Amino acid sequence: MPSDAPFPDEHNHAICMSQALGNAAKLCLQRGVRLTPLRLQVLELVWRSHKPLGAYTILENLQTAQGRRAAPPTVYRALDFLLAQGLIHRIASLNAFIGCLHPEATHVGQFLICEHCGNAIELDTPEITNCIMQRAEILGFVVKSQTIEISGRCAHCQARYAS
Amino acid sequence: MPSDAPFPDEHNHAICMSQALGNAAKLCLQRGVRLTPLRLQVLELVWRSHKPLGAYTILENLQTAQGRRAAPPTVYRALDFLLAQGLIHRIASLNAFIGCLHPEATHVGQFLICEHCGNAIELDTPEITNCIMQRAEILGFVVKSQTIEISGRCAHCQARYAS
DNA sequence: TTAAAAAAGTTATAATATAACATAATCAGT
DNA sequence: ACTGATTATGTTATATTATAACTTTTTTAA
Ligand SMILES: [Zn+2]
Ligand SMILES: [Zn+2]
Ligand SMILES: [Zn+2]
Ligand SMILES: [Zn+2]
Repeated sequence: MPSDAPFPDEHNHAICMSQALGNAAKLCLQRGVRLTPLRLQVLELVWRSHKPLGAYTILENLQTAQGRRAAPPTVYRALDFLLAQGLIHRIASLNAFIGCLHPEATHVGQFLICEHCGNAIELDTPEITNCIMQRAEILGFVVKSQTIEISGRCAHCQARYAS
Repeated sequence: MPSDAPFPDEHNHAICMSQALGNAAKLCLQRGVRLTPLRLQVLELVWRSHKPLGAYTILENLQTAQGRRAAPPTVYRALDFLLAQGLIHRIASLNAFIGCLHPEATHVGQFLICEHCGNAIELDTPEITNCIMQRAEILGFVVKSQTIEISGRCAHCQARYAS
C-alpha cells in the first residue's frame, strides 16, 4: 500500500502547509482581494496533501457553519477564486485541484503526477516552457495557457514498489 | 466569425482524412485488431475536422443501423478502442477527442489548440519530450504518459482577427 | 444610513463518463 | 458446418463533474 506520507519522503507537511496558507493570506491582502473563511477552508483542504483533490471530495469535507451540507456551486466558486489568484492549479487530466507552490508570480503549471501514491510534484522548469514557446513561435501560434501533466511513478514509489 | 476551413489555411482535408482512414485500416489489419463499422464510423466523425470533438457530439452524429439512437457506452467503447490503437488522442483540457497524425508509432500527444477556431495542431517535437524527460529523470520520476496541451491563437486566426 | 457590490446559499440541471448485465456477431478448433 | 469461447455491441441505469439562475446575506463605500 502506498504510504500516505505527503510528498517527498521526509518533509514536514505541517510547515509546508502553514507556509502556503500564510503566503496566501499575505498575497490576498496585498492584492486587496478577500480570502474569506470559506475560501480559506477550501484552500486548507486542498493543502492537506500534495495529492490533487476533486471538487466533490472537497465538498464532502467542508464544514459549514450550520452543519448543513454545502452545495456544489459553493465549492466551485471558491475554487474559481483560488484559481484566479493563482493559489491553486487545476489538473485537467484528473479533474482535480492542487495547491500552487509559487503563487506570487503567474506561471504555467507543470506537474509530475505519481500514479501510485497520487502525489503531484509541481515543476518550475523554464526550459520546458521555452521549448514549447519556441516551437509555437515557429508556427505563428500565440500561447495563452499551458497544460503540462506528466504521469508516471515518483522516485519514492519507484524505490519502494519496484514492479 | 472563424472560418470553418479545417486546419492550415490551404489544405485539402478530404485527402487528409482519407489518408488517415486508409492508414488506420492498414494498421488494424497489420495488428490483427478489428476496425469494425462502428469504430470506423466514429473515427470518420473524429476526422471530419481538426477540431477536438466531444463524445456526445459524436453520439449525436452517429448513424445506427436501425435508426435508433446509440447510447453513450457505444461511443465510449469505440473511443477506447481507437485510443488503445493510438488512432486518436484525448484532449483532457477539453474533454474531447481528435485524430492522431502519426498512429504508426506510439508517442505522446502534443497539441497547440486555437481558442478562436478550435483547431488543434498536433506537434511531434522530441525536444519538448526530451526536456521533460530530462527534468523527470533528475527527480527520479519515471514517465508513463504525458498531457501537453497548449491553448492560444493559431497563426491563421492571429492574422485575420488580430485583437 | 443606505445603496451598490460582492459573496454565499439554494435549487435545478447540464455535460461527461462508467457499471452491470443482455444479446449478437465473430472466431478457433473440431 | 457445428460448437463453445471470445469479442463486440445493445441496453438500462447511474456515477461524476460542472454550471445556470435566482435568492439571501454580508461587506463596502459614499
Ligand atoms: Zn508538503
Ligand atoms: Zn504553481
Ligand atoms: Zn486535414
Ligand atoms: Zn498523435
